[in-house]
Amino acid sequence: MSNVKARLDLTTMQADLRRRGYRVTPQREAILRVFEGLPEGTHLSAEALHERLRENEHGIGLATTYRTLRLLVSMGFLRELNLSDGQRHYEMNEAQGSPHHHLICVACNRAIEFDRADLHELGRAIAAENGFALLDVQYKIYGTCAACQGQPHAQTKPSGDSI
Amino acid sequence: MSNVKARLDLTTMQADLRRRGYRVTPQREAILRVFEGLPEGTHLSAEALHERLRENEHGIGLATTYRTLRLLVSMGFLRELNLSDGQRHYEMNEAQGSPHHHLICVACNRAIEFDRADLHELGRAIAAENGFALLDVQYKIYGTCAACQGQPHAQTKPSGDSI
DNA sequence: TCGTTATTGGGAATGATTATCAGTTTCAGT
DNA sequence: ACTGAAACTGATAATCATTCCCAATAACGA
Repeated sequence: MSNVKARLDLTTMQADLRRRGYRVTPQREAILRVFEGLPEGTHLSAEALHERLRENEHGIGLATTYRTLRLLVSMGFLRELNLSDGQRHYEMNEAQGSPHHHLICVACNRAIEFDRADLHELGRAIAAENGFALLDVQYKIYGTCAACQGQPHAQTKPSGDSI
Repeated sequence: MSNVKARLDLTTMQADLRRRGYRVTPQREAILRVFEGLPEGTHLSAEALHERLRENEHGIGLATTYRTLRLLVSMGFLRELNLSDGQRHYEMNEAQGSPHHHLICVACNRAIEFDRADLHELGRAIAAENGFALLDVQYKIYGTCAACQGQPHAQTKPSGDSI
């Protein structure tokens, strides 16, 4: 319940994998290492990760890349983000802390990140109440940024007042 | 700022469309009418909507269905949900009230809905601070439900303690 | 060390969504 | 009401992310 942002380390994640009957393969390690080395707030698409793996070390198959991402998300090691461009992005899950959240412009697709520890606490509480093992909490605000509101055919606020 | 869940009515939405230079077509009206008639908490995929339109009235093209959904979301009339099955779902946006949020099991894909007006208020405030015209606020908690935690190879909590 | 069983990788397959474009319709301005 | 410019529609083709298939390989408990 500390407020520190702590990432799981590689050793812990390997142990977790084995504990659940999964195997620790060089591919899985390589992928985890890439995410460990990523600066905070950076996220990768499956394609981007695949590309990076090709450069840095072994060539890992695209199918394996997708499979592994899905596995690592289900383990709670990574979080999966849908930032309204049609592809999924992944980043380390700040398991012990509180992950950041997003304010997203639907016109230009730009995303502003912000922290709100209370949102994570709330999610933890609601998950517990419902007997869920928590994996991730995501809070997203969608709208049109100042720059995009001027465009022709751009989104401005609908006539309902208070939105 | 009332707490009432009020939907925009058809006339208002038509006026909004025209105001922004879009045209009011029978197809757009038909789609809005389908969503108006949907019970609260129900959401439709693009395919499902297309199917329903085929039955109820005119046959509307699939391309038009997709195009219109995108437009209506950008207008703030509909909200788009990604409930972690690979397709987008749509429902009326409770613009003046506070839309519901989701607790999602990543294993069985079941979603539990709940209301939290404060989450919507917070989103409104953050959007305003950043000069965004608000369209939607979504709060999602991902985890594994009680039933799915027992499965072989199922997700249990990772070794980090407090998650 | 060995055998069982999960995992990998390449390519084919899928499935949702978007692009194309000719024909049609809306609607602002007469 | 009429008309023309511009937006919209719909059928089909195309795209693109993701998953499936399956034979070959590798992890790891006994």
